[in-house]
Amino acid sequence: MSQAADDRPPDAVVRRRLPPDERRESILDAAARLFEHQPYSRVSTVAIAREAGIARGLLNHYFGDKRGLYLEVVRRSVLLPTLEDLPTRVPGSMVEKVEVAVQWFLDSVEPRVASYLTVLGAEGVADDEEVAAIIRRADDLAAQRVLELVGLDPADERSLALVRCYGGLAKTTVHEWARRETLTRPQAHELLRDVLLFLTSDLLRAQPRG
Amino acid sequence: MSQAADDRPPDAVVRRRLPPDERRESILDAAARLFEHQPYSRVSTVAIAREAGIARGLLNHYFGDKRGLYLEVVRRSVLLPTLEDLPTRVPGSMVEKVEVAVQWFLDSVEPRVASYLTVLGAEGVADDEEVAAIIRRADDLAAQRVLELVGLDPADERSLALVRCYGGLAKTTVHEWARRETLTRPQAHELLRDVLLFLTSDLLRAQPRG
DNA sequence: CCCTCTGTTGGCACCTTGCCAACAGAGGGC
DNA sequence: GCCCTCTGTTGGCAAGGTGCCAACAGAGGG
Repeated sequence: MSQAADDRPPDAVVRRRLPPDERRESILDAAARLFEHQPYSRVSTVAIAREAGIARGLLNHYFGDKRGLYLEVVRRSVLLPTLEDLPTRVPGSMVEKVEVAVQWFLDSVEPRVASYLTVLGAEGVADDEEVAAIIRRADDLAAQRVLELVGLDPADERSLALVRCYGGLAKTTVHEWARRETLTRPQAHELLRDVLLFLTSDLLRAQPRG
Repeated sequence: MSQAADDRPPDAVVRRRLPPDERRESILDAAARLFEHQPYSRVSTVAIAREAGIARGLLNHYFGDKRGLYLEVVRRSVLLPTLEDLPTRVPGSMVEKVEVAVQWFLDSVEPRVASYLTVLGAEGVADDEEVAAIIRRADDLAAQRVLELVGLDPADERSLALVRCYGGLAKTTVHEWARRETLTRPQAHELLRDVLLFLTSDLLRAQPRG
């Protein structure tokens, strides 16, 4: 055999022992990479294991079963691009606050359009209660943050509901802008700004002060 | 044997020969019923066959494979509640036209919230290109109809994109109203009406007349 | 240097799926 | 009315995917 390297076989990654957190992450990365391009049922655990460079059994060790891994990927994708550095309070008029919120949203989404869009864009008939719960929680959190930012009561149920509706608009708008490219960023920005402004001014009427 | 009926065994449905269209429909019904409550991978073809009262092999005969059947269910769910009897032209002011559109939308959705919501409810991370295409087509069609109704050019790309964004708002709003019940129908109505009005008036500025 | 801990592997058993040959209801020809 | 063909329908086989578990082996302490 014309083995070039003796301690590094051509493809076979030698068994390496990793700290659990690290291994876990690398598996999640690999899985996310595959789930991004194919529906759940088309992605086999064999493929994920190969992508991650490990034995298939290790998936079960870390995530229980395929679905557990999947849910974890969803959870990470939905929560990662989230609201960490959204300023909770901004001085200035409502117009300025809204401007900041929209600006922040588009900025934070832009670098990770790929993973963000796959989560919110793909839909099916399946009423997957667990996945729905994950997304619902993320949406709730986002709505709450927006209300805080614009200085309205983040506990008011009606306001939260309306802002979640707005979230639907925001998601679709990002889709049109970044995926379908039927809108420019300025156009998307304008739409989101105007509608949010309209919404908050409406809420202000019913909920005098924050 | 204490067989009560001789020509009607207790549970076993005797083999009945149905015209293809009819059989096809009955299978689709059964499948839709199951996909409504469980994610794709949890629904086995065995279960679908049982629900439809047929042999499993017949599924493949009619739909090729499980995924084919699934896509058909999605297609039907998305397109059925669609726009058949939306009046294409309504006399009166823009306010009245918009009012008609929203009214029609909520009315047509209300009886079939179950199947409608399951389709639009976010499913997961899977970037299922085929499913996405089905939904995209339905959204395009809806957007076009809305533009026609309010008397704007249904071929204008920018208008279409903006109205599709509005569609995202509409879907989420229906979700909040009918599923989560965080909004009353009047509240949902008001939101959709106001935003659509705002949007169309904005479009009118850029696109003088229809 | 050995021993233990635990990350990691490989294979077995079960389930699901697609396929195909055989079966049988329904209508036409004689 | 009987048989024959057409085709809707069935049941089982083989391949592939998934969960599980016992065995293996790197890493650090005694």
